[in-house]
Amino acid sequence: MGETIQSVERAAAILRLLASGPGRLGVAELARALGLPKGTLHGILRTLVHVGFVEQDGATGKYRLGATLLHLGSSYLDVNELRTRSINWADALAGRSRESAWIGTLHEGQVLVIHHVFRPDDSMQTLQVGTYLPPHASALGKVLLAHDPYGELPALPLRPHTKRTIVEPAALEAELDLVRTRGWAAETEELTEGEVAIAAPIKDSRGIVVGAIGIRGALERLAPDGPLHMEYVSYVRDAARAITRDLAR
Amino acid sequence: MGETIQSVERAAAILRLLASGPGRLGVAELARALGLPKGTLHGILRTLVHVGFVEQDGATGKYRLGATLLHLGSSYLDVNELRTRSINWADALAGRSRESAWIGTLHEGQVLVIHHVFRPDDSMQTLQVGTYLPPHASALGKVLLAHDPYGELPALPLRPHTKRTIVEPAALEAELDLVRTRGWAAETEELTEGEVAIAAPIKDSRGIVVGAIGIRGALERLAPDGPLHMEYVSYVRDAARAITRDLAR
DNA sequence: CAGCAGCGTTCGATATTGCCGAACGATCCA
DNA sequence: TGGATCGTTCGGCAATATCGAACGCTGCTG
Repeated sequence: MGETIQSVERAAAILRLLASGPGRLGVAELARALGLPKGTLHGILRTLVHVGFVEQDGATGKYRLGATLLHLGSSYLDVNELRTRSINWADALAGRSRESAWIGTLHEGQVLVIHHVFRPDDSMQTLQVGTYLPPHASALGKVLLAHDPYGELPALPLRPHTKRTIVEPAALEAELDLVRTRGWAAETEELTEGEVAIAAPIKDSRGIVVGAIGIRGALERLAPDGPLHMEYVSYVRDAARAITRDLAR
Repeated sequence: MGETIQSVERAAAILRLLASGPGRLGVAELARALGLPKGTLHGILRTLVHVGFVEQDGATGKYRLGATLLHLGSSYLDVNELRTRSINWADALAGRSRESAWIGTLHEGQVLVIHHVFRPDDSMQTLQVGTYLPPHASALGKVLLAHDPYGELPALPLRPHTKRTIVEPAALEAELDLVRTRGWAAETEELTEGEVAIAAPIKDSRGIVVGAIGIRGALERLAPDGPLHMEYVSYVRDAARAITRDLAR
């Protein structure tokens, strides 16, 4: 990797900082966080405001993310080939399983949700597109980790979300082995109490895993008598295979 | 407005260009579009790739938007106060009217959709958050234009979407007068054949219109016998008033 | 199969560009 | 009312990003 432009990199760091914490941040706070002079930051912020990436609160003078970013983010969804090619299959998967369907990709060591179909006949759910899921505590994440050529696993912080979250590196490694051999992943109450998820890998034309598709729903529906009902696994694997076939063309 | 940083502004221009057209763009295309040397653009692009705002196609070497932007865009939704405060009311509006509910803001002369609740019991709809609606051909847009202090109206291109779209500036001005006096806007088949929309203004604590909320649905449901059924107008106006009251606190 | 035109990328000289730190007024809190 | 902190301004300095030409490479085309 060659040289990069200082001011652009700093602008990106500001945007990431504004995105990480909720609410607004002031020039002084940003200056302390990045270790830069206030004046320098002010100049970058002025430019970011000018292009609409950042907005300034009229009263307090503090800064927050701008509306242009929302539009850029949704434009990314149109450009993302994996998503555009798999939307119809995700709809079908949600319809057949009567559960919410999800598509994710590995991005910066986390699972980025790039598509989300609500569970049929159940609105009042919040859309999760653009949010991150923990890779070690989600079915999508297990699939992606299991086939990740770069092996981001060792650097992962295995934060517990419920008492069933896998926090032992060895245990996770064994789980990923299982995912690799049988071709799909499950997650039972490892992220949220009472919720279960299933996922399978999506491959591109070269056979490399570029994403994962799965469903998520209540324990009592997907595994009412203990073990997962295998029909749901079939739905997910069928959808994954269909998309993989689609991408090969 | 004071001086702005050249490279950051150029980086933003690149992102906007990548977002406007679908698919990928090459260094040479961008250089021609922006009137800059190839070498300069390459440096900025290298930086944008490094921060994840842009991705490069391995085979062709062309550039497209990156996944980080999706996350930044969804972070904007969390930060946006208007949206977080009105989500519950939009859900209620969709439930009561049994139609899809929408919230929008004026941004760069267009209507930016910042929230969208699907019509109950009807999945298989594509989410429109982050997309733009034409202000002169949408109920949300009419509300926002009618109360826009900056008067972006004269600069608007009144592009026709159906044969009923308002394209005469004078006619639009009269329509906006109507919106102002009666406090809500309607749009009947001016954007899409067979679809009708209603919207009302959301005001902040100072009484300034900061957004609009409305519903959109099939003509045969919202106006089966010609004129709009006024119960739908009541639903929308109630929701708008409730959010306005909420923002005042 | 050769030629060419276009692509993305590299590189070093140039001076333009953006960085810095101190100083300013406004605001908030004690 | 005092002090501390905020966002903002400004000018000098040099680090910094820009520029244009040159380099391989790919993929057309004659």
